[in-house]
Amino acid sequence: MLEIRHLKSLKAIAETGKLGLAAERVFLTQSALSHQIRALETHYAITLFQRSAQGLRFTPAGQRLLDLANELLPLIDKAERDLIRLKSDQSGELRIVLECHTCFDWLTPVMDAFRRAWPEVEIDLVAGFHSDPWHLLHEGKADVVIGGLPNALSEKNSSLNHLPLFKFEIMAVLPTDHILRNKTRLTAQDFSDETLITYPVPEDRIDVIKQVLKPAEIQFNRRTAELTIAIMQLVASRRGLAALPSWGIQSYVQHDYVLAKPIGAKGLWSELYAIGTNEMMARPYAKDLARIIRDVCAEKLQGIKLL
Amino acid sequence: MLEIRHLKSLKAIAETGKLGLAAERVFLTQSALSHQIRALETHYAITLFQRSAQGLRFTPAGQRLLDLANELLPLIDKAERDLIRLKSDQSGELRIVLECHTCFDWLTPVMDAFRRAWPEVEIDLVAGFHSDPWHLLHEGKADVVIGGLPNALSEKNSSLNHLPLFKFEIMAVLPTDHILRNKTRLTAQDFSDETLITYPVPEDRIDVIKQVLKPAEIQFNRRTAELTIAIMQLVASRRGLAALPSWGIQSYVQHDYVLAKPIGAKGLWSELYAIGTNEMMARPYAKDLARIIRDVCAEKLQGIKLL
DNA sequence: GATAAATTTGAATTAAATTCATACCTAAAA
DNA sequence: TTTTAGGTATGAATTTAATTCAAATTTATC
Repeated sequence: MLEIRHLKSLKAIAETGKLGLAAERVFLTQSALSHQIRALETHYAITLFQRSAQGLRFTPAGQRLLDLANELLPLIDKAERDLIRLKSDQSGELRIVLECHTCFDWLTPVMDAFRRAWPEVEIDLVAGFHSDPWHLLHEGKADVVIGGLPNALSEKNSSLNHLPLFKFEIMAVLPTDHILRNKTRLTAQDFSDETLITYPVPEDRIDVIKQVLKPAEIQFNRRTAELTIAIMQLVASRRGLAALPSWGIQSYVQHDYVLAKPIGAKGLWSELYAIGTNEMMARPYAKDLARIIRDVCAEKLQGIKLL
Repeated sequence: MLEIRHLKSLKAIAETGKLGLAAERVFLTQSALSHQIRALETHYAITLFQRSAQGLRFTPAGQRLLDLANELLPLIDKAERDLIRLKSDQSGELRIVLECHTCFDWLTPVMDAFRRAWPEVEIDLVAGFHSDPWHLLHEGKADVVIGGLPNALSEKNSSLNHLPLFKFEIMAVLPTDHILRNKTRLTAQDFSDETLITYPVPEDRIDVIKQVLKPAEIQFNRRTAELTIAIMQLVASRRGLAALPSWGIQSYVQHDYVLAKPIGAKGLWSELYAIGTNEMMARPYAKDLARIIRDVCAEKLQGIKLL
């Protein structure tokens, strides 16, 4: 009766807190998940969740099954990787380039998990800043870029392949006493004559400029800082605004150090992919890197949507 | 894709060595199991078994999934027991009487497993020999009898309930140099004027006498011994024949200490149940005792059939 | 009281697992 | 050899189970 699919659903519910979001994550409708967990509850004749308009809360029984899921699912992953390994000896190297600065936040746990899963693969970060990271793939200086899709990839002649990771919202960050502190969301105009604090990368690599400010022809100043914490300090001390991934600023917002607001009517969303040559992306361990990123980020980062 | 049901199937295949027998154990047809494992092999694109006319042999990949099964299934059992426990505090006692002498062989691991699963239940063996063990249930001196069904249980007015365990074959045991050593199977007549060596229990509790020798009105002598090893020694030194469960004598047969032959055309089969009052058998831990016996015996005893 | 954001429900649908009936394979016995 | 027994494989039909669809409900909030 209990199946692994149920355990995966439980994990997704735990990570999202909501049936609807969890359903997306396991590629089902919200209704299907509702039926699924109801069937479990009926089978064991015990309540697994407290339902409310805010989502689901695990009861002790639900928690017990969730514990089981957290115990079993990693073992299953490990076994499945071993099966791949049994098919042929898998070894190689994997040099990663990050397009986006903030991604360092979660890359460490990802690399730890990867090393555990593929001890025979040498995984490394390509150091330094690169204006065109995708180019490194063709030059043979890197194996995987983690970032958005390069324009070249849309062309058919490209020899690059990509695996979807997740999308996330880029939020405007402002000081707690900013004039606009009571607005629900910011528009392009709200940035007029403000100072935008960014990482030190070219304008065409900063989504809020490329997709919001440039199209609306907004005048603004710019100032850079290397580290997220430095950007936060500048914003908090009213030197300007920033636009950063929601998960990168979460802890600062929670402690009321700064405010975060969606940008534009639908919010500003950015997509992340693992990109590499066709040859590289066909390898099991490259596919698995994408999988590990999705898994780790789904667990650690709030508010992302898996692609 | 991989589901717990697959792991249960793998375990059954490992225990039986044959698809057909494994299928019975998981309540499927042989065809269903064949489809099931074929689907797994297709999914992982790897061979899990070497097929032959003797059954299935695990490949390294199959073995890896079997290892996973052996790792996961006990954890699942534990979680499911915890769910039962969460529904209401479960405690009590469970005094077991064995109808059959040989059952001591597997009762120790069963009781160990039970104590691990239900630490708050006091499980005990009722000592001594009892001519009518089922009577102890009504007297409140025992909670569960492990043995055959008493005649009284077929009557409707009985307040006893029973849970099926397994059936097993009772084999004739003879010295390696016995005249009949080349027969494939023994008949009632073959026991004529032989000495039958048994445990010291009444004739009507010995299946081979009750079901084979008495109906055929065979004349035979009888001699008793307390321990299986003693019976084996007597048989090996040509003092007589015995009739014992196939699993009880397996190691002696393997070492060519004695010979074992089926009795009668279809063999002599005996069924084992866990019997207790309705009230007792409704308790989760009593049901679970039956389950644990089935599990442990399915794993440890060759040639049994779960009921 | 309307609205929004959740979950639930039951019937209809779709997909998946299982069975049935038979074919196939292989080792051992006649 | 040929046959038989004991095993597995296969494909179509069937059954069962999971999933979706389209409301209905619930509950907090403005």
